Amino acid sequence: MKKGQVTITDLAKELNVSPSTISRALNNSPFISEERKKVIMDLAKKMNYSPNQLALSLLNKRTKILGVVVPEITSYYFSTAINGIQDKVGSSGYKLMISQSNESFEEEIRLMEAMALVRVDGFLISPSSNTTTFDHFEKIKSSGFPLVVFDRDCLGFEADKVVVDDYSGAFQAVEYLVKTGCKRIAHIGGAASLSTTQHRKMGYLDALAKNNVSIVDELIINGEDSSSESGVTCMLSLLNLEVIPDAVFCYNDAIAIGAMSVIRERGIQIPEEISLVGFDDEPYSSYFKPSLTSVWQPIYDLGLLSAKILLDNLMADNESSSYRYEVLKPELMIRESSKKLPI
Amino acid sequence: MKKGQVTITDLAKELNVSPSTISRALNNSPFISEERKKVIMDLAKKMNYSPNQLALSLLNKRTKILGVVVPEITSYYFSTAINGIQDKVGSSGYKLMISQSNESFEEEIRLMEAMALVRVDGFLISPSSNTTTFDHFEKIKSSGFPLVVFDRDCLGFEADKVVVDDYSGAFQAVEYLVKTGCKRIAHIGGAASLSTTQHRKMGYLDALAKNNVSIVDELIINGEDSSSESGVTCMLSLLNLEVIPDAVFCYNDAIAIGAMSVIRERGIQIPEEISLVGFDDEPYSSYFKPSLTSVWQPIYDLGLLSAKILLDNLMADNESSSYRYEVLKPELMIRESSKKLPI
DNA sequence: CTGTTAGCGCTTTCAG
DNA sequence: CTGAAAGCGCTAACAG
Repeated sequence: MKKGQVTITDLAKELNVSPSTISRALNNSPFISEERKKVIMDLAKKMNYSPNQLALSLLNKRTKILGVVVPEITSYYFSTAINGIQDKVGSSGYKLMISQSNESFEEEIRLMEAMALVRVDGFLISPSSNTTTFDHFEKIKSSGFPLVVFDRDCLGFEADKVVVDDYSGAFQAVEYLVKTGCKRIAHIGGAASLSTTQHRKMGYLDALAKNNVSIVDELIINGEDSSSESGVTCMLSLLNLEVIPDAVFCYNDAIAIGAMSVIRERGIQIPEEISLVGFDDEPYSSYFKPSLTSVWQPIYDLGLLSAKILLDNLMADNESSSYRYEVLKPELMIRESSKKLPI
Repeated sequence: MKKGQVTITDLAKELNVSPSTISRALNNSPFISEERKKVIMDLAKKMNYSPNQLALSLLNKRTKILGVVVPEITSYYFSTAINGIQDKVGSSGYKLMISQSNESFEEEIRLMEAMALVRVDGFLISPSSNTTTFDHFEKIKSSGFPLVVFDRDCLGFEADKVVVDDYSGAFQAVEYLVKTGCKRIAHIGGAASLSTTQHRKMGYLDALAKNNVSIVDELIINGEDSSSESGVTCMLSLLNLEVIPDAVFCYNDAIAIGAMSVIRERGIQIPEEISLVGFDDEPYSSYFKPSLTSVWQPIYDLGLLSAKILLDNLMADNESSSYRYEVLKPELMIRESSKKLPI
């Protein structure tokens, strides 16, 4: 920030009036003569005056900045959520301070503390996969910051939350696989601590159970993380089984893509021999060969709604008694990597 | 921001000392007795005091916030650059205010003005594809904000800049195609106004010229944008030519992926009948079938270096006379979608 | 209609 | 060593 910024007192001196008069003109208060207002406005423009938000924030105790913390920004998933957030807040004059925790619990704390110091007006948080205690959230909350948790749930922590119904998405996907005749359906999971990992696995298990397909332990693998590399590794071990699966439901598209490359290399046909289903419906997924069946998530809307709830809280500054818990519905996008339903 | 934040005066009242004493203790000034300091520090911790950065910023004329504007956040490319930026500034205590212009010139102006009001300490800008005049940059600069332009060059605007040598990347790629025996090499371009589009096309043209391959107008197509959809459309029209190309150099991977799907659908072999090369080397590109030959860009480093330059400017507050112009080198990643070099 | 005063939270002279 | 006072840029209450 440059020292030479024109201030309200500069204008005041220039015109030999008091700063308050300038202030009134600038905020077009009714208690000022039209001619004076005009003179002042003209001078302000001429001298390239712009109000110092810092001073205003100090006065109003409101920065109009929202703090956003996501695990990683370099993913289609979270960047799309941010997109939704930005589209929502943009029109209301709020700015975003965005940071990524890189899935680190300590970094998440550090970032949130830094944002609290800057006095952001509120927080939009998607917790890191290593966040299992929520003292830092509690602390932020009890300091009076409104806080909305999105995408990843925090069991045991009370707050406004917006999540996707992972369970339902997984259930749909796996039930579809069953209906298309698959009997040995494997699952490659994501990072163990994530609520999404758990919910998707639950959906998988319940879909099998409900459809009387036996649950086979060796067909369930938990990846290290949610990367394509993990997909490669896990798929390799699935293909080393005595009897290989006839379908694989993957935690996400990245894993599915890794798995697909391994399956293809072995000369195994998709979906004839193995059906493959991902999760997230990333933009490229439909361009793969075969195109990937995947569970689409309303992730843009997730961001939008989270931001809306935060803004609502900010407007209605009364402490609302209950928290909102919004669950958005995902949708199965059927493509070539899975078989067609029998007629 | 909650009203109830503990301030330095609260502490002062509590202990019946003056605010300045508290301030001195908190900043461990030498002019204060150890015992007092300890008492104050303890109370501060107990009352959960945290300094108000707003007040400090107002005083120091420094917010320790950097403004970042990118065309879109939902792309692997820019989010990786932001990644680099954040990794660089994180350790230095700077925070990032990030916004996307959505390739809109007006939005870019709006965002930068908003950030200027917040008094960010400096700007990191990658201009939108519709930004062809730079008055807003000049204005920001002349208001005293340091500014670094990255990834997309602005001809006619002087500032610190960090870009990738698109020309060289394109040249490498196309020369490689020539050397592997391709003779009818097509090019699908990106958004016309972008410096990167122009530079990549130049590289393409010069590589052809230098290697005595004739330049055929009908083989050069400018896409509407840089999406896979555009790749589909453009590739379709290339395949409608009397004589189809034996290679396609695409502006980016997204276009190449779209093109690939069309080529495959027609039953044309890649790379035997048509070689395909992209640009950006997105993470999925190596998982496509065939895996995509692409020009890798040091985009993370681009972010890192841009941030470094901005921070350098911020440290050395003297107006340095000359601007830095850094050009990073891309690298061709050869995969299955292009032929092997003859031995 | 306009100027004076006070104060947001903090640091930094300047006097003790 | 410590307190009082001034000021960062701005607004709002209070006198005119």
